[in-house]
Amino acid sequence: MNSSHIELRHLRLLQAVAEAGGLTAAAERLHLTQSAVSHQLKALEDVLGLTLVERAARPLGLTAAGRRLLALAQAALPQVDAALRDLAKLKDGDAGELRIAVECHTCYDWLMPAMDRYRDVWPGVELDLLGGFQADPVGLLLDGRADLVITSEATPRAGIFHAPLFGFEMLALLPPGHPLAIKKWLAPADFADHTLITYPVPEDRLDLIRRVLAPAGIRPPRREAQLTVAILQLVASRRGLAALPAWAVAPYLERGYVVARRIGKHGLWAELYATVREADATRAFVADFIETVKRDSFARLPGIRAAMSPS
Amino acid sequence: MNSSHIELRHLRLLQAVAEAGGLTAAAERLHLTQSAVSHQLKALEDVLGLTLVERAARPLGLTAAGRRLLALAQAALPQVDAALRDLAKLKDGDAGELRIAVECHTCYDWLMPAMDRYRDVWPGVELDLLGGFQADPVGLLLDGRADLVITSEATPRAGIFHAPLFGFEMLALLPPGHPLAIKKWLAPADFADHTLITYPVPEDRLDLIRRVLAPAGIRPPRREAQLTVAILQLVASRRGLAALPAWAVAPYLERGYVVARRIGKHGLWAELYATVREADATRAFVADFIETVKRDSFARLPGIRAAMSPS
DNA sequence: TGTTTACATGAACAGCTCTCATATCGAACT
DNA sequence: AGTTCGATATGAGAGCTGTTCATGTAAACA
Repeated sequence: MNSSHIELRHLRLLQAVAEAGGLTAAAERLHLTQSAVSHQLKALEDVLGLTLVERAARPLGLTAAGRRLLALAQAALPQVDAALRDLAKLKDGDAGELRIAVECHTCYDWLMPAMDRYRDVWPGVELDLLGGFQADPVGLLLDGRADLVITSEATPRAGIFHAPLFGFEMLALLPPGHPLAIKKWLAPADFADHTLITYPVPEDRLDLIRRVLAPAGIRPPRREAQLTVAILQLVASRRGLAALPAWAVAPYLERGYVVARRIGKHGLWAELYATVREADATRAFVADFIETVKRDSFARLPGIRAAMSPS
Repeated sequence: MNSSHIELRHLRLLQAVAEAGGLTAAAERLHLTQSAVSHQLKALEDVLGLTLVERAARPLGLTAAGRRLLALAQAALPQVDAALRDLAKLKDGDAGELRIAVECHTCYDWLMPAMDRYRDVWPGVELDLLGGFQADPVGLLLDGRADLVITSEATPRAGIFHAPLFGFEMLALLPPGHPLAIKKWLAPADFADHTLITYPVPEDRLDLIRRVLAPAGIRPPRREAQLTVAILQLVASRRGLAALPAWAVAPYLERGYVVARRIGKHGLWAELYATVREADATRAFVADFIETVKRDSFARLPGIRAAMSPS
């Protein structure tokens, strides 16, 4: 039979296309070119003699055959991943310690659920979350006081490995009905006359200031707040503007509590990294933590995209 | 992650190795060379960083890692096959008619169980088994009185496609304690002084006579019996010798009812084919019947080997 | 109507998997 | 021990497949 030129690669492809809602987006996740995805999907459709994807609609729709094959993918791929995890445990052992430090305030949103999932699968790994804001999180790694830190920069450093997690968009937040809301996106100058509400961190840790406003010579007054909800409250009550990751504000946008606009025509994009000691990067329980975070984030967070660099 | 260079190909490989009990035998089933299997298995072990197969023992044993991966294969591959079957139904429809004629007497042993399995999966296909011994089974195909016949020869004929099923060994049967039983294998001359007990078919349909005894100029007396058990009974009661497929006599050998010996040093091997009209060969419900027979036979019948020709 | 965004396509390159030929290994036999 | 036989390993080369790059095309948006 089976004309089985079907491979797991094809199932992963179809799953990515279905989840990402388009070939281009799927290509990004798979770290392939759009061309490769198109070719490969066509090849798959050819060997099956069936159309799998309705190219017309956007987001792309699957045909009946596509849905059947996707069902297979969703059934089979988790089994494969589970088996590979078991093999990794056989190879490297199933126990370890993972002390995690987090640089970014909003990261707890996705980190906690990902940790819960991870715990189910690696019960032998001791998970610890280091509290408080860390001035030099990478230092913690070298000191041996942490094993993995979530950072927003990948500054090369000896003995340190930065595993890209995903890219996300920072959105400018305005109170509903604000005059700037008529624009599709905000230029640096638009921030000039407003207070900027931020977490209490140095300016060089704020992408909006460092990468957008400072280069344009704009220095709006700042006001600090500890909690995400507090920032949102201040914006909603017209005390100023803020910039937060798209995923963190999605629930508030739905309720119309604030409105969001792009920063710059193409948006202000940032990346997150899981930073570990080089020696740990290949250890199964560490590598799988990073994978778990990625999988979980893509499934849960709206509007994130694959990281640029090698995974 | 997943260092996933793992593909279904690898799972099929491991499954074949485990079932066949050796790389060489697995290669035969997969229609690959022994070299390819060895290379591929090594490549798989290398990417995983684990040994999967204990090469020392015979039949080959699996390591813990190998067993885990085999478990994955056994869970995932049937799902894949089921999905491909569903896709085939989507493409070609799930209904049809399959009137089957059988040339060989012992074939019912494996054909009936295979048909039962097939029926579960293709409930829309009308299965019929044509009774009686057929003089010219391929004629039935061309007449349109049958859709698939099981034959032991693949004589090329226009509009006819022979799908190889498997190869099997014909064993010579002796009563326990027979003088010839001291030999490891029987030469043509050994048959000279004994009655040969066969099914009631022309001589040119009996592989033992056509391919072994006739070329050696040996023409032993024959005695015919309709049923396999009758043949065995006659052998056991020292009325003569017989030659039957290894799978058909395995249960009697276990009980010591008769003993079996190879015919010639390397044994007398024959092949079976599923013969269909060329036009039907690509139809999903026909192709999958052939696949089902093969899968089922390899799982059930002892001592059969993969067919030689393309599948 | 120009612009943008997304998918398709063809050519060329790179890497992979197969086969062929041959080496190595181990067990059984003498 | 030496020989033989069956089975696995290994190296080199051939062919195929998947990927990228560079473009082409089509639909949606402004």
